[in-house]
Amino acid sequence: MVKKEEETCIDKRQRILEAAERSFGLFGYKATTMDQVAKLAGVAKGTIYTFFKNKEELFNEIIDGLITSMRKRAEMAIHEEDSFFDNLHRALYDILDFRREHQLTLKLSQEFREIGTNNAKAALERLENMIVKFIERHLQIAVDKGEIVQVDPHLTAFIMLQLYIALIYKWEEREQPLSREEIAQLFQRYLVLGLEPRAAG
Amino acid sequence: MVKKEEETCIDKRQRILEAAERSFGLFGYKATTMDQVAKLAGVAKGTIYTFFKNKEELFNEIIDGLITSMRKRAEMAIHEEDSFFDNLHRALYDILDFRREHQLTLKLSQEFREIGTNNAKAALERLENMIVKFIERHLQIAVDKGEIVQVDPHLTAFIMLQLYIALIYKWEEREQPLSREEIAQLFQRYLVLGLEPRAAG
DNA sequence: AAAATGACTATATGACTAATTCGGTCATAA
DNA sequence: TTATGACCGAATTAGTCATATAGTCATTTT
Repeated sequence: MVKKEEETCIDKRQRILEAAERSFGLFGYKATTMDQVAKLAGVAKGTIYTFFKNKEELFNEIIDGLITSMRKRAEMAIHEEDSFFDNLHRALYDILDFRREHQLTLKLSQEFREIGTNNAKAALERLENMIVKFIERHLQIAVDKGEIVQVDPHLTAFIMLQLYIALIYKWEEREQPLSREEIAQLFQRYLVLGLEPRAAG
Repeated sequence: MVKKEEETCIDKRQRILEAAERSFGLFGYKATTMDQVAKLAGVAKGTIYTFFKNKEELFNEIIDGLITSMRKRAEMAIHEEDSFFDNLHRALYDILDFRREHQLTLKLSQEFREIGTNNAKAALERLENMIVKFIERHLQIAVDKGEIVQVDPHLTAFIMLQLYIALIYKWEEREQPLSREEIAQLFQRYLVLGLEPRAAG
């Protein structure tokens, strides 16, 4: 009996989260109403407030989940036996490509661009921070292993993310999109080998 | 007599351009009124329309001038005797640093960010295009000379500009700004030498 | 008794309208 | 011939007010 009630309770919380995620993804942060979420989740509005302090915390919990799942996704792209650069390319491309088609993330980008919603901005920044931290961690490992030269991990991670964002998102605003392989080659060309000719061999 | 009239005429045109540039710089494109420009230039509003077809063309001519002067500025940073990378760093840093403190450019960035004015966006894009073209030209020369490896000049120019924008503008949104020398070293480290260790010597 | 509900409230939003401002014109003045 | 500024329709803004929204809480349901 107690168990059944708990399950119902957790299930309800989950249904609210799912309804909210769908609604935030469809309409953005601002245009999502608590009435809407309640209706979608099949609960009364007041019920939402027994699980979440307010709209903002409901939203933040959804972003927490998104960040966690994206980090997992990125970590899964790391294969012990591969080189740092192969791993990093796979992880970065995966995560950014996923992001490109992820409804909630897309909607939040649009919302921030068009009406500057602060909560949307903050969520996107948290996502970016997670990615930078992720790169940073793996950079540090690679530096320690001597796979790459000594660099500031934080700054370098920031640069790498900017480079990927430029190659994946910015470039295709005006030109033909680059394929996964092309981006890997460019990453290799620019950041790994450098533009100055190397001695042969 | 004829000469005097011509001079007055050219001077008037110039005064209008200067007044407009000041006003666009102070208030942005949208908030600048033709009445305001006329008053600042000390002419009647109708007079502006004897020199410029409309507000948009007046604005575009100012941007033409800005682009030309920035290109000149960049070209002046190129010294025949220096290496490609020294030259490019000097030119890019100069032009972006100038841009950072240039009232009109700043105002247009702000205006586009805050209210999305299309003319402001277009002007900033023209500026960016000029910079990419500039880098592209000098990249091609460096490739021909064998100073750097064979790369697609357009894509590489785009990447270089993005890298500089990230290092100069984006980085300092959240961290301590980087000095001119630091940026030169980073440019060298990331793009010139690459992160993969090179054989000593 | 505990959990869920939805009517309720204070505030925020945005639709609507009136008034103003603006870009551009043109008859008139210099 | 060139310059002017009053003028015009279109666009923008300010002000108002009805509606919608986030969050609460007395009541109902389980």
